[in-house]
Amino acid sequence: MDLKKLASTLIPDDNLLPLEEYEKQYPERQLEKGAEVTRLAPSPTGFIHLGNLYSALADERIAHTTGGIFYLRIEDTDLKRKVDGAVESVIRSLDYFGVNFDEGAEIDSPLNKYGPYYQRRRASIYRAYAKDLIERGLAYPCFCTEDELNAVREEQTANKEITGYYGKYAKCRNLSEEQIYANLKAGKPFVIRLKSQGDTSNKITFRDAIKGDITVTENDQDVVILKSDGIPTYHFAHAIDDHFMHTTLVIRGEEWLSSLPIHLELFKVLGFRLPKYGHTCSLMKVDNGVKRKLSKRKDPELSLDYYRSAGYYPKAVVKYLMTILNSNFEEWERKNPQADYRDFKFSISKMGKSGALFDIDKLNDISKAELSTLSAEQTYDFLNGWVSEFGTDKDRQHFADGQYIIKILNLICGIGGKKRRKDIVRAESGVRMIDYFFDDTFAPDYCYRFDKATVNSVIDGFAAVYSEADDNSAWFAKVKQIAADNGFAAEMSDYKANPENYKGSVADVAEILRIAVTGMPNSPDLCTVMGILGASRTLARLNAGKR
RNA sequence: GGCCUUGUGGUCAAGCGGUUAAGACGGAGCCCUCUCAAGGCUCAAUCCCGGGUUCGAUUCCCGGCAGGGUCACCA
Repeated sequence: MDLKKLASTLIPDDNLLPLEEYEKQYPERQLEKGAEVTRLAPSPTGFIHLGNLYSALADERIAHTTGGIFYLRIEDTDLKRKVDGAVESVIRSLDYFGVNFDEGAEIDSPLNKYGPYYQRRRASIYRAYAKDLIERGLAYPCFCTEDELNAVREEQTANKEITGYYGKYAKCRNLSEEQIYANLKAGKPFVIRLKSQGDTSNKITFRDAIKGDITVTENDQDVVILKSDGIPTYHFAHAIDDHFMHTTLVIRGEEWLSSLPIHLELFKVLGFRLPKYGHTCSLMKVDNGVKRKLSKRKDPELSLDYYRSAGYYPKAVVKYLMTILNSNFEEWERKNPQADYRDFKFSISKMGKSGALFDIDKLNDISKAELSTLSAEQTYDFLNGWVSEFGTDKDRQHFADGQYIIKILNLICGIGGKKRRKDIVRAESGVRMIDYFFDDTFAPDYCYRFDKATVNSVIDGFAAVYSEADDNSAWFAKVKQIAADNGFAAEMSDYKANPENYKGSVADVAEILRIAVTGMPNSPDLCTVMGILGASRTLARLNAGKR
């Protein structure tokens, strides 16, 4: 068979360059020894999720701790799934979490010398290489229809055989020249398949940068490399792009592990040097007692917008991801509490081999700790940013008075006190936490644990002596006095020694006052709360709090 | 089902032939304390099972079992 003729009949494009030209066009990158080139290669199917961030963070850290390059490539070979604005969304979302690209699609950089970074715009390179494979007898046209393929699959399934297009099932593999041209003449659509040279009885030991040694068999599937629309499949585009973009380390989800044999064969057949691979484990969750991969459809916590709208501090999400990405990160952080997480020596060998369950408690803890490192002003800026995007109109009115909010935050955060408080987990809960400082969102729950007469007597007694000028100890002395006046123990030690002698302790008295003023049995330092509210509002609330 | 892969407390996990089997989150308790939070201290809780190899296995080998992934003209 005249393969040259076949190739140019199948792929008649006359704008294709000789293969060496592509090599010249994308020369080796000039980087330091040990520098890794990594990439994020999403398909523009919608919004980026936590799993993408997880993987992107690993890519970004590895590239940037080795003096390498982290680039963005868009795998838009499946136009059915394309969503407008997805690329911008990927960049914006990652940027919000502090993950930035050096090069790639929609990235403004002088480094953009390996583009185009959209696969659809690279069609000629793929076609040139597919053409070459046909000429070399390593690829062939396949005219099988979807129905035929399905029928074969059913037959294979019924016979408990391996499904796919291989061996005797590869009907078009040995089509005669006449048959091929007859099909072409009849206008039958075709795909280009790899003529696999592999044999599944041959085992290959492969070293994965994350998973370690894994054993796979050679590929024997005649996979599609060019779809009927002339656009490559993922496998083919991956081999060509990562070769010409000079990716040194491919980090991708472990769902790709099973198609690794295909990639191994493709790199071999194309004569490309194989990059290193690191297959990451996926983030899991327990659902109805079953452990499963976090799903884009079912799990809102997978969406990055979820973290934004809930008001998680972006750096906290990143640090949480770092703790599951590199198990020694937490330890390092405790030793270097002031250091930026970027100073941590990220190591791909420390990445876990099995899927981690997503742990919201852990995230909350990290978020709380992270927020507690901010000043009141920084906290205000963060909360205010959330409020302007996700808050209510009332929130926005409240936050317009920055000085007042900062006064509250100083209290909530315990700034200036002996111990820094860690009350705020995320912006949303933080904003709700201070609602009681505003009359229009003050929603008291008068859950007193004492009878009406006692409550009123305590409140009246305190209201009569309250002075805004009192410092904490003077204030507390008055509370103790009210306690004594109403049959409560003024000293905790007295109460503990003889609880039966008292109605309760000074703590119970403070609770009554706290409920009246804040509407809740728990709050930060009551004396300071009253100070922030001011005398007139404090007195008004005390009065309103009587039963 | 075939193939690949994983298996240390509830969760994330150190460990890499001999350890009282780290640490963190979560849980319980105590202290502190006007409550809560924070902080300090303490406690409970783990090597999937069965065979080997070995003086000795959480660690090495084999076999089960359980979990995960994957079997497209999707990526």
